[in-house]
Amino acid sequence: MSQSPPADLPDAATAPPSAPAPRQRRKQARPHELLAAALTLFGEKGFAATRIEEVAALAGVSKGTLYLYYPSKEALLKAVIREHLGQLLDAGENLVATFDGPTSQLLSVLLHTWWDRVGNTPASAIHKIMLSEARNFPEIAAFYNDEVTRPAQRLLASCLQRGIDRGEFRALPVQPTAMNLLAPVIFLMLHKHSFGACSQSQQIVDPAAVIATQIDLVLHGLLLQGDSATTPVAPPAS
Amino acid sequence: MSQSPPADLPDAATAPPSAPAPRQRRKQARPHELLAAALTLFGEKGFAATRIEEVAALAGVSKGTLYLYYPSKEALLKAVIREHLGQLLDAGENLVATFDGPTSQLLSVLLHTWWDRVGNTPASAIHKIMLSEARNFPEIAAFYNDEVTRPAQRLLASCLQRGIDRGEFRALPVQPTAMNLLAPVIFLMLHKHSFGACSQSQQIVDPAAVIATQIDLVLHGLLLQGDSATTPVAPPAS
Amino acid sequence: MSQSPPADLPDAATAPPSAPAPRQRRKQARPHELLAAALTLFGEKGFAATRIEEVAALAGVSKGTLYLYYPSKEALLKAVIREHLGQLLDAGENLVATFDGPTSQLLSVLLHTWWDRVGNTPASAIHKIMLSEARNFPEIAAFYNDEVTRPAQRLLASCLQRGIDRGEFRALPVQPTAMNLLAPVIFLMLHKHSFGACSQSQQIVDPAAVIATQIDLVLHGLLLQGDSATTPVAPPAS
Amino acid sequence: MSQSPPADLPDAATAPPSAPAPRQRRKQARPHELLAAALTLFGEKGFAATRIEEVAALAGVSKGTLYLYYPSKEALLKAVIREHLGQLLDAGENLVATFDGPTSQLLSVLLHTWWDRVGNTPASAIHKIMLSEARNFPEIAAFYNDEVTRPAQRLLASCLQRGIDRGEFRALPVQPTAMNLLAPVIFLMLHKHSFGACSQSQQIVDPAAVIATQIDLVLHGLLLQGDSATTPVAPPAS
DNA sequence: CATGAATGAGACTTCATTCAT
DNA sequence: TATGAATGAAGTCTCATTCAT
Repeated sequence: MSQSPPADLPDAATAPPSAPAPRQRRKQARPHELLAAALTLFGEKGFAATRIEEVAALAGVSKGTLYLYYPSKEALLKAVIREHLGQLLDAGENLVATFDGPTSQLLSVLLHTWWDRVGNTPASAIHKIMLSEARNFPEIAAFYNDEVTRPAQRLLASCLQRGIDRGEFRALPVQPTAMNLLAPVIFLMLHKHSFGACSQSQQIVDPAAVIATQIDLVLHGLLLQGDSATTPVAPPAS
Repeated sequence: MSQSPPADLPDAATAPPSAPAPRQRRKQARPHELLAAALTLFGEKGFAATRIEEVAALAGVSKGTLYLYYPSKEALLKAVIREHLGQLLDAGENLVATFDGPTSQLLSVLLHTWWDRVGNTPASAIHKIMLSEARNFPEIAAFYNDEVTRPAQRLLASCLQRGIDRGEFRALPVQPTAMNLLAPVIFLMLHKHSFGACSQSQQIVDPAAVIATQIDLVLHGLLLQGDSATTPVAPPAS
Repeated sequence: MSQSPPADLPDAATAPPSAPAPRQRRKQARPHELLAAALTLFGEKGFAATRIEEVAALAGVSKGTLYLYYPSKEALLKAVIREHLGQLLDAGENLVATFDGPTSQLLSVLLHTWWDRVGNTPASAIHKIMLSEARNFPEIAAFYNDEVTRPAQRLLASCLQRGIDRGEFRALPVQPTAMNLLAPVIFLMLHKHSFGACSQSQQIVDPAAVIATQIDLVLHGLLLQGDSATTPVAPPAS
Repeated sequence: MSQSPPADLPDAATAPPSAPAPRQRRKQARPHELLAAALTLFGEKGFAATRIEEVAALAGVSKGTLYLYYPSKEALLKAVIREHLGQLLDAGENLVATFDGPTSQLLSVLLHTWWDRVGNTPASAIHKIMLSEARNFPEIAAFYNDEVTRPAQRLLASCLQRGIDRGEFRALPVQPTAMNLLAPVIFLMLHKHSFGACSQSQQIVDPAAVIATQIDLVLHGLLLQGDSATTPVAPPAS
């Protein structure tokens, strides 16, 4: 898809003379094209099973060219992750800070926005890659924890706290609750790049429905109103 | 070294048939030992990054011996998955059928039991392996869908339907809701074999707390009782 | 030459049963065969210009087999050098200690022996290899200095000192004189593996003649007897 | 960056022809700068282990520019050798022809001069390069033999013959004796570019002392005057 | 049954060489 | 001229698989 062949050279020619020559433009664009190709393939086949040459070919260059930009396969992986780290959270960062309505609505907007801007995007492959390779690249895993996981949890936790502070939410423990909010969202992302990509399972998971249901579910719960006598529920003796 | 001649076979023959001689027992146990070793390593390092020789070594045999039992690395992977497929669900299969109390409690018992018997078990690595390799081995993915994903969804869906039918639960759409129930449970399993195995992130996720909170959350929701005016929540225009 | 094909299997079959099986015998012989092949090719084409596969082929095995014995090309080089280090000196080590005749004769025997046992042997390629690669592998160079160069110098120096002490030789400075004795010997070795291997230059250098002349030269000098008035000779002002 | 337009060419044109403009001078100097850089690096790391780009960088130009002057790496090597071939001998060529004193002194002046003008010079790396690459590039080796080795031998041989003819020297065979005179000189050169460049071995070899001792040694020999009874020395039976 | 030596296809990486600018 | 981005052949090294013992 992003093979953008030499066909764009004419376009370049119409650019004002102060614009860089096509060769220059390519040089600038190369890293992103390579990272996009790598993201796609690492997400599809996994890091180990992806050949450098495939990445290069998908980016429309030769093997050697890739090495002009990234000194090793591992460096390429790191660059892919670094490139997309911000995007996983940027969308929601200041939404929480500026939002003014009821927290339930904030939560809803947050999750839907996230799916639109991230989950439904190639960047969503990052989580699958991380999951598969975390143990092979502990530094990257730590990096990811610091830059993505923890901030995401903090974002959701602050949102929950807001609801509790404003008297909208019950005072559930925010950390585990945040995890429960995050989990379906991550699940969708992972599913999209694994089973979801295998044709026959599309009907099993419908992202929009899952998210919409999640909002309803976590806000109102399963139980009918007034049926508060059901619990407490204790874990079974193992 | 293994020059112990066939002379010990007669000895073995004198042993009672219910307690096979060590050599026999070994021969019988080999496949399971190999599959256990493969499960561990495939889960830790991924399929492609695991060497056949490592699997053999972890099972205490030589490379050649592994090939006496499984004709290829891919066959080994398939055997690993097949070996553990049942275990992922067996625990809960007839619990639903025989359970007699309130559905909220059934749900709780189901999830806790599952974590005790599966999530907290080496078999939990299966899901990580599947996730990473689904697209590389579509037949395996289909197999997994048929044998695990769909039954699991059916199980949870039937449980939800039971609650609705009995007037305990609100009539949420069962498929997406089932997904939302499943997601945190899968999330915990995956986390355990990826980030969770990288030392510093243990505090971030506490499986027991997450599950307990999930039960509470999905049963009662976040909203304070009577605060039913908050919704409806519509997804934002993207 | 050392390709020793499977033709030696029959020979192995005639060996007493306590002898290792052919496969075992090969396993034991492999390292030496590989080192011999490597010595030959490194000497011929240089380290960098020799391909691992060529070494393996010359030893009669495949690329992969070489890596069962030596983990890298550099390790192979080090092993080659280590394998032949002793041989460069062993010949003369105790000759000096036990020799009983005039020192001039000791010197003569020493140099001729050395050429027979080392200079005229594949091991002589070691010095060419070292010379070419010393700066690329400083540890190896230091190793070589410690194990070969210094001992050789010490051997010659002690021989010279013996002559001086016994009143046979003039009291020339032993270190530089030792170098002058060593130089033609090393020169012959190097020549043999470089220009000497290029057909047309065989007549230029005749090892036996060079060594014989060297003995005569360093013992009696060029000057006619009684012509001691010629010197002193001062270096020219540069 | 190099956008300085052709406008400066007229400026260059106004410069006196004996002092070419910087650009012109540069253009003329390029080949020599490139050859000097190549000599240095080929001598340091060997031909195969030196990258074209390193040579270009050391000469202060880009890879592409080097190819404007030399069509291939091999051509560069040949040019390096050709460039320095004369220098190895020029110094002594007519010294022999014009020298008027005793031959012992001529010999001394010859060797010391040679060390000052060649051995102690970057050109000395040539011999190391040739030694390493002779067998990979037979034509170059032949070239070297014709242009350097044989003339050098002829030079020394004629010098020896002069001494014999004038009744100064004993009538040793001139060819092998010439080799023995040459060997320490070559040894010093080679050492300087291999082991000598590895820090700890500087004390082992002191060029000036080696040469001074050589003169003394080859002129007077080791034996005390009158000790002519020592020989004949026969090579040992191998 | 079990072993582990041997193989060779295939992956990563380097670098001499080309060529559009 | 000069540049340096791009190429792809070639080299090092890995590892799934085979097979003689």
